[in-house]
Amino acid sequence: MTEGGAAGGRDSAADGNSTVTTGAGRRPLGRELILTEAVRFIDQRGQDRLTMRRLGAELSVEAMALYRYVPGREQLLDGVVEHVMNELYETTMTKELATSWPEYLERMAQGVRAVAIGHPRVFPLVAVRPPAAPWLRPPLRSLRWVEGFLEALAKFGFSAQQSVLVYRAFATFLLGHLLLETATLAGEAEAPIEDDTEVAGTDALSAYPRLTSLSAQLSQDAFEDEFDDALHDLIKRVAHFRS
Amino acid sequence: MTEGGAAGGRDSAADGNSTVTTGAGRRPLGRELILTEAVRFIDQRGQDRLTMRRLGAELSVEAMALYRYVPGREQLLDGVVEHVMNELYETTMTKELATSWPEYLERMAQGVRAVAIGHPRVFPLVAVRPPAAPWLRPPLRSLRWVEGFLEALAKFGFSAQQSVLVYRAFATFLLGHLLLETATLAGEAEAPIEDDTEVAGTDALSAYPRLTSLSAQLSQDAFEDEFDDALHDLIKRVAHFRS
DNA sequence: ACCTGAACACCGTTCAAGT
DNA sequence: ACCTGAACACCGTTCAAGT
Repeated sequence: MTEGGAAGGRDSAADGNSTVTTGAGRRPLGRELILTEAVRFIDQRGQDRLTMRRLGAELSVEAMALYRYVPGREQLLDGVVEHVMNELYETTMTKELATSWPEYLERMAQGVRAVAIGHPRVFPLVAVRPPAAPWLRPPLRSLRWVEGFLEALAKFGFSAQQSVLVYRAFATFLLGHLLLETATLAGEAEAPIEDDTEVAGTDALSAYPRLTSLSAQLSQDAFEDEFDDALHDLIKRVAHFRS
Repeated sequence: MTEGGAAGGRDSAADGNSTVTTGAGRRPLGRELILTEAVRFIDQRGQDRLTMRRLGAELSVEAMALYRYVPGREQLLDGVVEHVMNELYETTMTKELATSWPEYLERMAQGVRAVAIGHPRVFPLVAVRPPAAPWLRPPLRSLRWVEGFLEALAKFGFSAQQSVLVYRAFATFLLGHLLLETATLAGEAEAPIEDDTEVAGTDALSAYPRLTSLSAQLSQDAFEDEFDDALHDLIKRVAHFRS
């Protein structure tokens, strides 16, 4: 239960949420602070351990205090998703503009991947929480972001229909690749391998000769290469859409 | 709280766990029965509403009775995943054998899709629960099944390395497509649209002109066509692996 | 052998009350 | 204005006790 210790940190009050520590070592509560802490909590300990009571404790506050800023646990999780995906908006969209659509698509795909890898235990939430509208496709689930995406494609000469196809294809692509990659990353974080659970080490595989002989190749991950290869194939497919 | 009513069912006492219905109209508890009921429960009411106590009630038993057959809630959910994916094994693998690898891959992909669509609210569990081994990739997460998959590909002349690539590419493909499709299906099941939640109807879109003008095309789903198209492209890509 | 009652430690959430 | 205490209805899980 270590807390902060000597506070006294001095941060430039440039943007909104930089409201220095109070004397008691507790920053002024607020939606932003709560979401930031929730993301950190999930990054470290996983979603299922995130509890209103524990999150409150992390902020030196009773759980009930959180309800002034967040309607409930479900909306908290939605907020976490939104909060994390905002990194993408700041990163990808703020940079200097891409000069071709393949470059644009490449960059945004890599941007989403960077966010996912940065928060492997949050990404399943991004993937699985019901989006604000039924036609939004995780992980590309922010209205603002999708609007920007369609705008960019239009600028590069895509028709409306084509843009929708590209949006869908990219969402599907990113979801599949990144959910698998982040699952592996999140798994590595713990796995202090237990005893009688079915961990399926090389021992339990005896009944499956091919798995046994391939376990080496199956184990070595190549997510980055797979992602890059599949991404380039997808971009080729998109080029095909345009004809 | 309706129960069974007049029981009197007569079942052949062929295998081990068939200890005939008690007079009270309650089938003999057991892992199989519990899992079947759990799947049905999730299909109807969703995973978050599944509770040991409620599942017990559904089986006319106190929650504690379940612990004799299932170690706990987590393992129950793993059991549900396994149980559902077994449908695939029975369906796809039991049929007459495919005569070419493209046919085989096509069939198995369609088989997985059929299972996913049959249990849209279970599929997220299939996608997201940590698999038995870290190199298993949901939704293709059964050791037995993957062994069969590799065996089939070997039969069609794929090398070990190639087979691993195909396994990974298919898992990624299926995960992305089917998670998005089942999310939509599961969403349709409820959505008795609420009032002040962010449902993002055509109204809330006013700030996003492109989304507004495309809402029609975005809303009409084309999951089947997308799936089939992408599947065939994937099969082409696989053909490329073989060179 | 199989199920239940009672109990424990924990949840999310509400609301009157404190400061 | 902002937080807390106490309370409510619910969890998962354990274990001694019933039949």
